Amino acid sequence: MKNQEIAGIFNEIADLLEIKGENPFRIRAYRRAAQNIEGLAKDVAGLSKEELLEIPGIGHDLADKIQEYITTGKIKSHEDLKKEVPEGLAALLTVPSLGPKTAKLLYERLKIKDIDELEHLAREHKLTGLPGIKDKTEENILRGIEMIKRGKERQPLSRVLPIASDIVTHLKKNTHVEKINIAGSLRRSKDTVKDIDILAASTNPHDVMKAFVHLPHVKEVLMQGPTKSSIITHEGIQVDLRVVEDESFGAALAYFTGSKEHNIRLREMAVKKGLKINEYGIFREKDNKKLGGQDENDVYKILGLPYIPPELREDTGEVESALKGSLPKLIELKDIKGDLHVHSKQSDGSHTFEELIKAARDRGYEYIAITDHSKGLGVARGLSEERVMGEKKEIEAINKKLKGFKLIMGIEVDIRSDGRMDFSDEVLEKMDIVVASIHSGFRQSKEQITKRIVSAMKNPYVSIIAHPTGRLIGERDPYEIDMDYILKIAKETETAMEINAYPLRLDLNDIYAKKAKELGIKFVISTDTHVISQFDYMSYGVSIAKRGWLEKEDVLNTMRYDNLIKVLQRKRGK
DNA sequence: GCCGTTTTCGGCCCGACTGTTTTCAGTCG
Repeated sequence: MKNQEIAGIFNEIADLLEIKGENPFRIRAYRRAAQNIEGLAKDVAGLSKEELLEIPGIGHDLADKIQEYITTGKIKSHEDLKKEVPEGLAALLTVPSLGPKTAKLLYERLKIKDIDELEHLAREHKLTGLPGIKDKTEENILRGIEMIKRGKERQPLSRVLPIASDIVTHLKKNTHVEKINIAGSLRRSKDTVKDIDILAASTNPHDVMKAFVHLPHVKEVLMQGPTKSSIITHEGIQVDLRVVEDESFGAALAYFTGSKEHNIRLREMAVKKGLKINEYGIFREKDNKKLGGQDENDVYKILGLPYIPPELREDTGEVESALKGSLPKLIELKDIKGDLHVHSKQSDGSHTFEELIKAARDRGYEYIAITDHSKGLGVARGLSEERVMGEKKEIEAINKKLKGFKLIMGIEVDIRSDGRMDFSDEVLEKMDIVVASIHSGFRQSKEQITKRIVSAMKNPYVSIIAHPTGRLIGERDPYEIDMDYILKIAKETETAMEINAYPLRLDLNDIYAKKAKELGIKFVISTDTHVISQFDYMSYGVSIAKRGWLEKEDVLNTMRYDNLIKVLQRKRGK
């Protein structure tokens, strides 16, 4: 599947054009095309030109470029651009506060080609004196470089959300704050976020700003205006606060939640209908009459659209879906009836079955699956065949005493580095649920790892592939796999894909979840709980599922126990 | 570079804040 490669090239072209100071709309066209190709479930390599033209944001020119890449492995205009713009220059754009205009200036006047040179010259105060650059600009550039070096550009959702909630709690105590809400990518539940956006309604923005920049969380004030301020917390996370009047709160919430691309689509639609949308409301163009804006839904209603949930607002088809009236009815946390990936004290978990059962029942669950590690995972006290059978007997005995709750006997079987399962089929057959996953050989080739997962999916007893990319956000990159091929086999073999709700995992990610759903693949959302409090990670998994457009029907652990077991084991009959 | 319920050419979302200017360009979201 070439989609990712082509999307990457289009994004690179956009970067290069940006540095050249090209028409910004042309740049936007490349970025939009890249995003749409990346999210496409079908392989562009198999599409005719006519079919390519049906993809939003793809016209004749880009369709030709896609076909050029498929036949020749290159795009000539891209190769030419790369020769024109030195390698590394595009990296300058990653420095906050440094945009294409400045990057171009720095290259033309000082021959700066990468971030190292930039930092060196900024420290020597060699930038000062260029048109429009004085010591403040120099300071901002150095600060931007620092931020990149600390690697804090994107933080896991789970690390940022508690900080955001705490700031909101603090600001709520301010008597001038009438309403307050988290916005931005945090409200859209992206798996990682760059900063925290908060929106407040107040008739006295000045005092709210003052309170904000004096919060105990504040390490540094980046900017402070009458209605918008930015600070850096002690954790190194940027927080932007915007204040509007109550009558504009809904429009501002829509604007501040984004995504940028989604907002552009809405505003384009508005223009065509003779309307104008900004953060103050939705207006009639001819006489500037305000039609709405206090409630977020005003914006959608006046455009003739149903309300679009924040998790979908990425301009990846949600507007088209809304127009057709075919938006998904997204899964909710309350739809989850149990957790299918839980570790007990028997392997590397911390709790007994009884403790886990109580915690699960407290959360309203009807079942959980005990999926301890298999013998190959020595570090995690993986279970031998004998110990697994012992566990099974124990669980059977417990189930006899339980009413209205089921403990499901399962195993998280390790997929060995040669692709074999860590247990024989004779053992796996005795399990009610088999979750297979990779814990070793992360550095094998893409072909090898893909093959391992495929062989697990072809095993009739494997119901679920757990944390399918092995990533740990900010700590470990995903291993190389051909996910498009894996999804194809998952469909063929009726193997479910796990969305692992552990906050640093969150894989399958949203983009592949959406693709998998389009292919008709089923999912489970599981927490991989080792300690009871981790059951609460379920909400993160559900957020990712929402971003993947998943509905209750797509997720197996929304089913009642009896049906669930049948579906999990239907591979076995084949 | 895309796109069309007024358009196949001429538009393309909209505003806040900063730093450097002396009215605005650049950057960001």
